[in-house]
Amino acid sequence: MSSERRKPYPFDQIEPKWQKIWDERQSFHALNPGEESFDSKKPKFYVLDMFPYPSGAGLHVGHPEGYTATDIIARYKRMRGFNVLHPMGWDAFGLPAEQYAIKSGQHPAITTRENVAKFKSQLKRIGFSYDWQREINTTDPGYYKWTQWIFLKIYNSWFNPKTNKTEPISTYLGKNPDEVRLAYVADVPVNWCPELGTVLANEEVIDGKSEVGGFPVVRRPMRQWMLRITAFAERLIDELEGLDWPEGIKSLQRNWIGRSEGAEIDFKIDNHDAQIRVFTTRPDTLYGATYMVLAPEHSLVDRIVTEEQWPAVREYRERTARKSDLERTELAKDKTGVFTGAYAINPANEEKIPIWIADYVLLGYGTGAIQAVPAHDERDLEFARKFDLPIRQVVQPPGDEDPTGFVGDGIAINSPIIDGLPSRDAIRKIASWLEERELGKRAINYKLRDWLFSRQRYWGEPFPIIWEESQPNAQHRKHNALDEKELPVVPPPLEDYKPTGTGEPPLAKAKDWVRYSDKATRELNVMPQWAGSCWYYLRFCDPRNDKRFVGEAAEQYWASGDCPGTVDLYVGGTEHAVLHLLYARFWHKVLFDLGYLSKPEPFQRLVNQGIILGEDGQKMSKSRGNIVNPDDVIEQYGADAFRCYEMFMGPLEQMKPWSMRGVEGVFRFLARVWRLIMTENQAGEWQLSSALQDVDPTKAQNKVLHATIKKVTEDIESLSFNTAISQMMIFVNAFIPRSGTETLPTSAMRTFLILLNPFAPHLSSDLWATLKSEGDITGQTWPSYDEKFLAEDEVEIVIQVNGKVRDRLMTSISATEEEIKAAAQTNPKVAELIAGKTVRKVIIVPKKLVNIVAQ
RNA sequence: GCCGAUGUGGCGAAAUGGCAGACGCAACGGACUUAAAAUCCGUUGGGCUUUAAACGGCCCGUGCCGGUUCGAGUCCGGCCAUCGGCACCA
Repeated sequence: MSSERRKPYPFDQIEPKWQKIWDERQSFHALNPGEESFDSKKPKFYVLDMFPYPSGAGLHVGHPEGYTATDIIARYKRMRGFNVLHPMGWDAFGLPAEQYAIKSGQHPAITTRENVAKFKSQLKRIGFSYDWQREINTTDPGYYKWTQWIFLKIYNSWFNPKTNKTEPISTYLGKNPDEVRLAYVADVPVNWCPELGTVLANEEVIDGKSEVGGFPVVRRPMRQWMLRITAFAERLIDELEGLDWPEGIKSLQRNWIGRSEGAEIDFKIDNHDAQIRVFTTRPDTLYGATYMVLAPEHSLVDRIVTEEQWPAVREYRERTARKSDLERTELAKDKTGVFTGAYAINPANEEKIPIWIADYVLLGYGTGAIQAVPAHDERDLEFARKFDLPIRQVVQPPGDEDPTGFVGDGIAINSPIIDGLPSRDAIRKIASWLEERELGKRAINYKLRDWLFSRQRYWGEPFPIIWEESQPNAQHRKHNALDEKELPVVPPPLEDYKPTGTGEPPLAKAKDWVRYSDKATRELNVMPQWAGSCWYYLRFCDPRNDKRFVGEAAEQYWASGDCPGTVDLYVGGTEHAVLHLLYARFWHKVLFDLGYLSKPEPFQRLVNQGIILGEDGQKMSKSRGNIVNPDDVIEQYGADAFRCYEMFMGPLEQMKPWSMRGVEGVFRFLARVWRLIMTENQAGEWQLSSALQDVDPTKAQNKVLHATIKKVTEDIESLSFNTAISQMMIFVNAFIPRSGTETLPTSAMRTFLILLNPFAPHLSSDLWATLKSEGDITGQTWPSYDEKFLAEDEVEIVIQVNGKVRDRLMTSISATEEEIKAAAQTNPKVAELIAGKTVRKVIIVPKKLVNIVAQ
């Protein structure tokens, strides 16, 4: 008949069968407060995956790594009596669908629908226990209506520094609320990517290239929507404290936000009534400031440059403006700059110091101006040496180090006000001195920039904003928010999705749509891809609510518990460390401050799964031809083997290479589980093994069983899935009958199947049913172990002499230290080794070892 | 340069300061088979040594150097390497 090898166990039949049953019974649907048979006494557990962008390529093996981990937790927690929220959805706005639309003319909504269908069927084939009734899609008007609604909340809010909180814009008493809105329009130099025809956020630019596609990015001033995330810088750092996140991710965020403490100091400009404010972390080096530098784009430059210096300054500014970010960093080694002809007065000693412009000073950081202290700053030193500017030491290093170029803490010198003080004290004293004279003040600065929130693309959420035309000057038109009743703002149909290339958004082509009324037109930009993922975890709590972005009772229930975060466990890749994870925290805090949420943070515990490499140990890529397709693996070994292998490979968070041989090993383990319970009869049909009996487990069997319950339980709790599987392998190896007369206690097998269920749900469900067990395995209670079965009568004790293992000894569990000591010393090998020596000390570790120290 | 992670057999890995290498892969040997596959059993860190053979015995071994300790893969100090992030941030 068929030449195809018979499968060691019929996963190809049982897997689709159980997937269908779970679907029909809606086995994994989580109930919300208010729903019939909702049990308010059950504690909740919210376990979430980073939802995928449904690309045309389908799932790769990296996706199911995290998804399997969370699925194991979800199934385990259900068996432990939790009401588990374990949802899945689609982050479907974004560039690839739009790029495809440009090429094919097919509407992105169609591509998205097809890709979602593919992803969904692939996920179902792996047997994940998602509550599919809660499926969401960021491109669904019923979803992005609320993304737009949240934008309106942000637009209509401001950050009150007095309360350190977001407040409705109505509480702002200043003249122009547009100056403080959390969403505002600004004409700023932005990252413009000509290839993609759009601007990008700082976070989306890597080494001067776009994160998507790797195209060059240039600086260009444009009028754009910004979100005032910088107002939250302090809270975004401080509130990381209460979160259970990997230290690496926390420090990545702290680093990105980049808090530094120092002072702002005002320098008068000679012969002008203007002054230059600088930010420095080392006000104690003020006496060492021998020149100043302004960023080339600094607004004061126009006012202070002397006539003879103008040509050089103009030429330098033009050259800098043309440089892309990439060029600016690549040329970083070589300092460039031009003298403005103007001088500033050092407030500490009234000295006249020259003012330069140079591109190593960035407009975007601090005040865009610095006091240059070449003796104690590497960059200033390099610049001073190149342009022959004076270098004055003001910090004495503690050792005999060269003071020139010393950037650490030492003792202040050549600084009358603070001479002799250690740097830290000197900083404090000079800061007070400046404050008393109103020459400066203590200040904190952040690297974090406001979030550039608009994109010149088609496939994104339109802004719920219109522009009034009453103003004659287009530059001064006024923006207004639409009323929430007008949401969702649906993008217009377009024939041509191509970016215009000029920076004008493609939505401009839809003339009818753009025209909002006789007096107003619509905002043409769309939101960036991150918008939808900033709050999707909230929508999962109540995904079909059309009155509110999330119902109050639902939000309160799924956010309950006494930690600061809403989601209990969040698993995904590190690539979102500073993008999604920072943006989502920001939005969450805005909504929290406004009273819509019960917790200040979105994600309590974060775990990053490691990257899966190809069999060759290299990153998987098309060009290397080392991509593993999950569909192929499932076809050959089944979903359970696929799941178990992904977990058995090694620790979840570690990077690790794929191995088809490894999959086979895990597959063999599952086949052994099957054959433990099933045997093949003469006709080649599977039937219940006759070894299974309703008998009590033997002492040895009970010991292995309870050790397995203990280990698997503890390992799931600590996400050590690889060692949990090892222990289940040990269980199977111990229970395989070695002779025809051995029996298998059915009760022990049932318990084992429950332990296996989160890992291999199909196989365990099927064998559970075959054993004619009561109910569905997914509804069972997680077993607990009994210490009494783990206890032994006798233990092996290791005998060491001077720390080296020399022999082993069986002792009764109740043996006293004296007995053990005596037994060890009379041991013939020990006696031989310590002959002629003095026993100095005997260390006894109960039930483990005895160490005899002899000399 | 700064921050973070990692370094253990041929490979993936395991080990509350207490027998390094559990579990799996690969390899080798064997059983079953006409044969192969599948399955099952056994061996498997390196070196030296006893012996007819076997059992056994000894030494070395967790990136490198040092320290703490009766005892270190694990703790401390200093290096090296790899990976990831940030990087003219004043």
